[in-house]
Amino acid sequence: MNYWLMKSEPDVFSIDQLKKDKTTWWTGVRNYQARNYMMKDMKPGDQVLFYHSNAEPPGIAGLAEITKLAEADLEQFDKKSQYFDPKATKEKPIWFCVQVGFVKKWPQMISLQELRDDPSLKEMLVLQKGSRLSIQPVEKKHFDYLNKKAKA
DNA sequence: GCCAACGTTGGC
DNA sequence: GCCAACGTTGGC
Repeated sequence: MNYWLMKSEPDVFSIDQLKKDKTTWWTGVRNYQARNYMMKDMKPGDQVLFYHSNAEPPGIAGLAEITKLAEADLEQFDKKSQYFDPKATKEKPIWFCVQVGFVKKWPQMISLQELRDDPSLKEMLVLQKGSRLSIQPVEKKHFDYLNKKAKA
């Protein structure tokens, strides 16, 4: 099983929305590295830290999990979508997305500042300078540690 | 709103 | 294949 961090702007799609919807297709990723993680590495059952970016404050809001393997992101075919890609065809889709399911919202989010202040998390990718990738692998030890920290 | 960091595009 | 110009991300 693998562990991930997935960023979402709460104004666009928050953990509360995921709780309401139960599952969502993670559409709109238009970065090859993030796409490749979804296509090649994410498997149902993988655990996800749900990160609120561009938020006040930014931080990890709770847990989600992968519920379905990647499929073509339908928005790439939709001329009206901001994620439309004229180079994509149904025969040869370019962009893929996994389905993500709600697991739990933490009683209190762990803010970016708290992550930075914790020496045992300093290797996490999300804390590295200039780390903009919206989907990142997370080490099990960091995932487990954060889970414990969230309940403390 | 600013801007550093990074990714993508396109001319050559 | 290089790299300048441009666009985006996301914290502050």
